[in-house]
Amino acid sequence: MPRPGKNSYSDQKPPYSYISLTAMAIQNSTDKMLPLSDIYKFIMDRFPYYRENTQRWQNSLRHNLSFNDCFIKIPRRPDQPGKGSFWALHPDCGDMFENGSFLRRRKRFKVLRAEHMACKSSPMMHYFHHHHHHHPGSKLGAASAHPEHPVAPAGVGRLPHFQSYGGITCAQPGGFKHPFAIENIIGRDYKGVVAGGLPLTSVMHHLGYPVPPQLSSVVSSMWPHVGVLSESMSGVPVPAPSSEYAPFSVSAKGLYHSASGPTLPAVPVPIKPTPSLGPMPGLTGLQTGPTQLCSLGSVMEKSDLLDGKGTPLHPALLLS
DNA sequence: TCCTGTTTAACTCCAG
DNA sequence: CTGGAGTTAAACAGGA
Repeated sequence: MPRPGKNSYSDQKPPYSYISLTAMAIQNSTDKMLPLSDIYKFIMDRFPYYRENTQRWQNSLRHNLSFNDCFIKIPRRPDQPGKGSFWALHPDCGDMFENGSFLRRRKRFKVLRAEHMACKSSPMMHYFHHHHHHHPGSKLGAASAHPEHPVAPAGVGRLPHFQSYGGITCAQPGGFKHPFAIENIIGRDYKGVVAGGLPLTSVMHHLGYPVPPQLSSVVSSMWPHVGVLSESMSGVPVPAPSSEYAPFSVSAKGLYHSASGPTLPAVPVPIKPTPSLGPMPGLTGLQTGPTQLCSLGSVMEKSDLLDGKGTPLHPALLLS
């Protein structure tokens, strides 16, 4: 409906929820984490719609960051000046938009505490063990905020209780990775992106490890509006894919990963995608396209996966 | 004082 | 229709 004309709907509300916008921003960053102000910047750079009423949507965005367990706060190291903490995606939140909609997730990602185990191996844990600044009130430490779950042992302070899902599973603590774990779907070469569901790049970089630049580009291909380069950081406003919001017209460029042939287009499906038919006609065997899109591998709802019943298959796997 | 975060609460909207 | 996800408003605390 929108006229391909000019600035037709460039100022229309993008088909993304604040959660997806935020995730997009974070994923696009080289270290997979951003301070609040940069998340704002990212969004404003690409979506004209959000250049107005900033007070309103930014408040909503902050609300989302605090309220949703899929976002975790990472304190700045003393050598990293600036305001506020960094925000990253919870290592286990996996693909929150597996259903293909960037507007509405199937289920909210919630962290259960069960902190112990499972987390030790994670670099993140290293980080926290070594740079643990106690921030009262922080999400991860104050799980008490969420009624559904009993209060955390509090011993961990603000630490992320990685792995713990609704008490159902302690999530791949050791070696087990459920069939839909990202790594299993994607292939090891991407473990950097979501290794074991871990946004390694963020922690790695944060900890001083070198972070392969290509990792970020891989991720960026998941989002139609995410440029491969983090311009928002460099101050150079991105000529945003000018308008056209993905669902309708997606410039094929960027949606495919040159690496190993065509893969699933990262097209945000407006409403309810039919698993049986791929978002992109003609694209079927994505088996190879280990790449990005699948990356949307879902790990999010353990309940969904374990709950036997529906036995939801990752949409990507259904493409046929 | 402004920014960052956290919470609560009341909406709207959509999938089941 | 209902429950849950997402949005918006708003109070409030702490820090730079």
